[in-house]
Amino acid sequence: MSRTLADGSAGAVPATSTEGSPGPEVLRADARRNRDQLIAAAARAFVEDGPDVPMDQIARAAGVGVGTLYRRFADRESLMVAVLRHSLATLLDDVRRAAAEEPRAWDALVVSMSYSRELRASVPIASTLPPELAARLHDDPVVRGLRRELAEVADRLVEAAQQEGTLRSDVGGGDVTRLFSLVHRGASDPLDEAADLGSRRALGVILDGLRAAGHEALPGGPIRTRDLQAG
Amino acid sequence: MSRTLADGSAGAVPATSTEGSPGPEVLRADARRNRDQLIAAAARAFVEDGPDVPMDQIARAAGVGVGTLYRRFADRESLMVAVLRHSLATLLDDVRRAAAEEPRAWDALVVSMSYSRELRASVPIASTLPPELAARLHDDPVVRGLRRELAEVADRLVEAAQQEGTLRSDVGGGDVTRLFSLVHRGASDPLDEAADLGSRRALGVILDGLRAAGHEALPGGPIRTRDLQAG
Amino acid sequence: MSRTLADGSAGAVPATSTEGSPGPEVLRADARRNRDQLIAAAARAFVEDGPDVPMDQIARAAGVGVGTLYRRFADRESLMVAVLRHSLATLLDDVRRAAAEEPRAWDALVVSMSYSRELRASVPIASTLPPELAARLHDDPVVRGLRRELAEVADRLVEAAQQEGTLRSDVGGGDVTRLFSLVHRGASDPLDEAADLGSRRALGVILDGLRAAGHEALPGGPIRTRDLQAG
Amino acid sequence: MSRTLADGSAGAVPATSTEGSPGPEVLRADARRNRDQLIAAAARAFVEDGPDVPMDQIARAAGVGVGTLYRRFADRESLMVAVLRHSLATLLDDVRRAAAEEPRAWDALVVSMSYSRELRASVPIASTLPPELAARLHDDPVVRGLRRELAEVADRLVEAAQQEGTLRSDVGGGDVTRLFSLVHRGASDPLDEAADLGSRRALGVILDGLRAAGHEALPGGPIRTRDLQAG
DNA sequence: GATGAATGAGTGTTCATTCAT
DNA sequence: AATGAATGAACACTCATTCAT
Repeated sequence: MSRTLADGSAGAVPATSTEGSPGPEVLRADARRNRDQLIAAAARAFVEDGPDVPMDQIARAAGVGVGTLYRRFADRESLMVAVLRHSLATLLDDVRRAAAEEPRAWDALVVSMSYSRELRASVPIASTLPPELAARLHDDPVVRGLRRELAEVADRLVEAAQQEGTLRSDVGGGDVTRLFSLVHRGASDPLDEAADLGSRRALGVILDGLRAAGHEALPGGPIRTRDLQAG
Repeated sequence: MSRTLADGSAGAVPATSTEGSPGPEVLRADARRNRDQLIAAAARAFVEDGPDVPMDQIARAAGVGVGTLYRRFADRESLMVAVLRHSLATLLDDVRRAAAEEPRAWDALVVSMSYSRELRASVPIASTLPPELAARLHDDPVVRGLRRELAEVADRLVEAAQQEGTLRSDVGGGDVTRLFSLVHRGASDPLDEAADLGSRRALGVILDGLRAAGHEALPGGPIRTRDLQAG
Repeated sequence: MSRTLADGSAGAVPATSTEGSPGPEVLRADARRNRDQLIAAAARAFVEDGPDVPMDQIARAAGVGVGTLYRRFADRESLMVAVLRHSLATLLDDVRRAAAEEPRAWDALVVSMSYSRELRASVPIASTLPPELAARLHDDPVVRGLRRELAEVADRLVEAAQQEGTLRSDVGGGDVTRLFSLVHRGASDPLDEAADLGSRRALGVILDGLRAAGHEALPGGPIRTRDLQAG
Repeated sequence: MSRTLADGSAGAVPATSTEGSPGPEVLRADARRNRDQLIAAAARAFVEDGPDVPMDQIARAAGVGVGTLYRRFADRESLMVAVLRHSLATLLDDVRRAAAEEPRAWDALVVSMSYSRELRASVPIASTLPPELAARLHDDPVVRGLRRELAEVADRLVEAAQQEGTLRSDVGGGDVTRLFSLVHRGASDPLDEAADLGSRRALGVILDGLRAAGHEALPGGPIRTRDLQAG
């Protein structure tokens, strides 16, 4: 992950603003550390144990007491928002970096989708939530802002890729973003070789569907049904 | 949904076997009705309110008391298993029907993926669950059996489609199944016109990625980023 | 047990009066059988599983449905009363028989205490009950009547034994009855050799404490502490 | 009761070990107080309202919320074990004290049996329980240890009393312990004058049965049957 | 500030009792 | 009359959140 929890390089999202607290804009070093550990622990916990992990467990995983957790985040939902903000900010950074570094827009799109595999730890949160809660998280102003920025970058990349003739011309940034998020949700444990190959092949098919022309070779060979653990 | 809750047309899964009870194979008419309503209500509730919907709420939605729910299903997990079994059995029926009715294997695949949109009400359950629980559901013998059957049908369709030259030859049933389930998870409310169009376009891209050759036109026009509500 | 569940030889307690129902004084044969089986099953269940055994379980053990149980006994408490009445009536019969058959009053007392070992299956109910409930059972008119009768027999036996010079003269029927019930409560599974020997030895000590003079040999030898399973 | 809830004078049973928690051996003062009050309240409640008293009621009686009860004791059974441990430890202390203070072993036995009347509040728990549960409590390692220690002291007292010629020679520690526990179970409310006299007289008879020779006068006069409330 | 103990509302689950079949 | 399905009140237990230390 190319963005540390502490930095706020996606300028629009100064970390302290995520609290909405009017307090000092800069946390003491140890407080900052606590906060970061909490977000990281929460991200892991939400994915591994579902959105209902006991708050105590998150706190313990972060090496602090519940009290400290609650000092930082008013309640579970606030914590979720913080995790989501952080995930999106990281994703935005990664996509921007790809856009800046890759000479061809198509490659930037591919790299973004691939990078994003590393985000699976936190992005999926949104898709395992009861709709009402999901909507509330989605409505958080910072989250809205990040999505907008992400969308703009995506639109730019899509246009550029279409102009360079690598991306089919009948799709928009919205289409790409949607497929993008599908890939995220389906991402599997990268340590599980077989599952990961499956993910990469699925991504390959989708990219082929997006290309201006022709298919490319998929990694590995056809996956027989019996190779599947889960569907 | 082409399968009624009461019928067991996916022969291998007589409905009463789902209880594992050695009792009379036939429930009293009213008991049967209650059972079906409970499964239907649970499917809806799990999707709309998440896997933790109060059992009371499910019971009320089914028009019975909690006690009745618990008489039928030992606990929340048993209820989830029943819902999952029912979803998979319905899906299996639909795919088989498509295979039987469509002259071309490719069309059967497409129809299956499209039909399946209607299953979004229950299939997604599995993907919103804490991994440990998901694994437990997955291990249910009937669920295992249904997955195996589903896989066999998929393999057959894939081979047939490849022989008729419509499906790219470097994918297997496992690849198709995976994409299949991605599409499911991403499915959105079919009543939400915009979201539904998005889903169909995403499916279109994926199908294009799977075709032996060339792309086809996607429904509607490119989706601009600002057309998106959710990603 | 010398009294069948069906007979009412302790004349004062016509079986049908135990219901207090004004209905026909004689139950149909099968109804009678059901009733007896229920009382027997309940007695066993209360002892083996405590006073809170599910009513369903009692009914099943008696080979009938819960509905039938409730047709016979208005509620759990009524069933308990019925069991208690039956136990006391049986006990009364046994004591009377002993009084009639044994030439010496002392022997009648001893025999009564010993016979009573067989009652352990039902008498202990009263001692495992929350005081308030125990008091309610105790207040049942039939139970009161049986206790009174039992007391009278005990008083008679005590006086007779004192006159024949076998029982110490400074105790009354009440004292004997109390020790009597202590012995009951302590009674252990007669199939457990060791435990049963312990019970008989304890009874022996108590009898020695009651004798007009001297001790008698206890069965078996001294029980070392390590021979004990339970205290 | 001569043992405070907080002290651990029966050295082998440091109070904090009863939790089996590896945490700090010393509870915060208020936590300790809560714990003691909970055990005391539970002991009372189990006796007065049976083994099924609502946990809420116990908590309220102890002046804490249910949550606190459950923080201290994992479940009802753990609480029962704690009460049992405490009762046995207190009893052991009392017996040891009697052994140390009374010059004659016989008197130590008598005093132990009498002291123990005050334990009626908790010892009876074991005898009002469904066998399976009783067995589980009995198997608790600390409970086992306490019983063993108690047995050793009893054996020593019995031998000593036999050597001083006060206790009949054909009984062992096991016999005495059994009678002991009978007396416990039969103990009645010491505030109920009549019932208490009955208890003391019953104890007198049993002691007479245990004496090496002769009877002694019982307290009060013969109890007529009509003096009895309960048997 | 940090901690973790206390609280009590919220839910799963059981079971006594009723009642349609 | 017998059965067992349905009901819902009652209780165990968990955990978010608060607050004394």
